[in-house]
Amino acid sequence: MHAYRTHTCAGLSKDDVGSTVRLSGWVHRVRDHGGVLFIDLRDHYGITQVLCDPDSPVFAEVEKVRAEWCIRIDGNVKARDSELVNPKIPTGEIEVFVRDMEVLGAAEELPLPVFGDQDYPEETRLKYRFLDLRREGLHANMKLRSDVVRSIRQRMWGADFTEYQTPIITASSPEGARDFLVPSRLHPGKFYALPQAPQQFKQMIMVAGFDRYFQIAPCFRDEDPRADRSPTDFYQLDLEMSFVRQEDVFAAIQPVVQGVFEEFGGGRKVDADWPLIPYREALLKYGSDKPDLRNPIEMQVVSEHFRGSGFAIFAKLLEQEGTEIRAIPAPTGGSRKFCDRMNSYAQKEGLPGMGYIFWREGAGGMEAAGPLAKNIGPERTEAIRQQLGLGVGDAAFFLGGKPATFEGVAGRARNVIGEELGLTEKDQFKFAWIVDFPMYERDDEGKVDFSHNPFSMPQGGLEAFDADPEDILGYQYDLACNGYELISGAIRNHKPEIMYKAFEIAGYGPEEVESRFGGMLNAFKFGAPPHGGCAAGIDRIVMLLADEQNIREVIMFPMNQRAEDLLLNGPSDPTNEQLRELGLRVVPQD
RNA sequence: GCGGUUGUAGCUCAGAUGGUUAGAGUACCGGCCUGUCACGCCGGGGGUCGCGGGUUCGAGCCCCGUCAACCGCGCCA
Repeated sequence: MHAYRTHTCAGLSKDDVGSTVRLSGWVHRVRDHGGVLFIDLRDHYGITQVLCDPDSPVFAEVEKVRAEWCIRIDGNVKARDSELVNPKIPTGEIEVFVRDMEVLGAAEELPLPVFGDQDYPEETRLKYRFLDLRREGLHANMKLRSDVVRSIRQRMWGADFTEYQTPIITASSPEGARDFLVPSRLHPGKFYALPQAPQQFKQMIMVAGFDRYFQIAPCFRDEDPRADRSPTDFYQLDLEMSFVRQEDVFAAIQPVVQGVFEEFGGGRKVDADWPLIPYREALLKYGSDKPDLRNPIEMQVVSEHFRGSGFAIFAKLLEQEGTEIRAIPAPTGGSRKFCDRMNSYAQKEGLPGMGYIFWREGAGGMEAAGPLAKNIGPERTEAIRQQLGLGVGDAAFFLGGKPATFEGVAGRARNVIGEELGLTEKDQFKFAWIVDFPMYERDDEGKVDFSHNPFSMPQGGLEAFDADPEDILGYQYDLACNGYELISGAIRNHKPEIMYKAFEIAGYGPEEVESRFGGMLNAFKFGAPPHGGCAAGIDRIVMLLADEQNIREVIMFPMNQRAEDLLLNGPSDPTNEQLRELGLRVVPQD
């Protein structure tokens, strides 16, 4: 007989009744009735009820086991009487009478119960991740993740992509985020970097003639985390294709992503229509470049209704250059209570407030309420109502100023409004390609810099650079799904002369371009093919499929909010010996 | 770096307006129980109320500071 098991804890059925079996697993739950004692024995595959009474030679030992002990039992498979069948578990028709038991690993009092589905603090969960991972939800998420990755690989192979590995210890490739640096022992004072993405390597793979590359690649970025953003590292489905235009990349990746969502979406609707939305339109209508399209609300510009109106705040604002007033329509949101709540939401988010109008049934028919309506008068109010297509019981919120100052809050308010009013549809995935990203943006001092990574091909080729930098668009695109950015990609700039020009506009001279991107630039001088691709966030895909709000729920061993590994205690102090070898000295912080 | 929320038993939480010895569930320990599947019943141990200072006759509760965790902003595909 095998040392540990003849079956898994999901492996026994009525067909096995009468046989002698061996099971190993964890004590999920003990029910001790004195004369008879039940244990739910759990392993990766399932749960089997085993039982013991004084007829068993090991009854006294079995009475001592506690939750989460790891044990091995030998016993006889018995059928349960019909009234004792447990329909909640697949093995509920049988049970195993214990004849022998071995404690493989006892457990101390648990800092984190495995049984049950109660929530526990992150800190405890991360410190005892191995226990948390035994729990049903996390355990299932990890299995889902593995299945998703396998499915992605199969779909990519099926589409004639081939997987290649690229280096992890490599050179710094400034793409916007902060690098993780790795000191070099052989070159004291110099540093490697962990790749923020395999960006330059995959472009070289195209120059090398491999045509359709992909990789499930770890990416490293030293930036602060968010609920949907892991600090330190995360995984991407990275892909690149030669001789393609934007639509070819879309056509290649859509079946993969859509297929994965259909396969693992658990019956939730997966939208097959992926519209293309220009970046500026997305910001205008949704206040975000990763809009949640399950939410039907679309914002509109309503500046004209406020120009010269009795609402002095907006009327004055509009006299300044580059300002406008935008409305967030809120169908069914027409109550003072709701409007006030949203107004204080905007204040909490750092805006002076959010004006509103709502329409209700009055004595003489429909009437508009709210301070704004009074200030601008009935005609303008009615014109706004008609433009927004609203009626009795509806509301609209108004934000003004330079769009950049309120767009983000407007977008978040749109989310909250859609959620609170129940307008955002559940149980479905809605996708959209956000296209035509600007190549450059100006900071507060007016300095021009790349708004995304600098590898995208500007639309219009060299002539495009005659325009104002902020008006130059790139063949750069994102896939938004339910308010998350799932994919980011571009048609790359493979022409050295355009690269020099593109960098020049952002203030980088030829020497700097050559020193920072010399490797790739050099490759482009030897017959570079036009190419493009994208990268899909594996963690976020799994997060959406698992219906989780936090990315840590789909990562086996995540860091905490401060990028600390509570399980193995990273980061840690180096030894003096290590520092000496590397030629480093640590400068104490304050 | 900034803002919000939270911090009480191993774990999850309750502790109006400041008032005697800080409670419950669960876990743990002991006892009872032969059909449970969140088994049940009886008993027990377990607390620097995050930490420091202050106000007060008296602080888990009020004030100041500080630390930590999470969420968001900045940052970041």
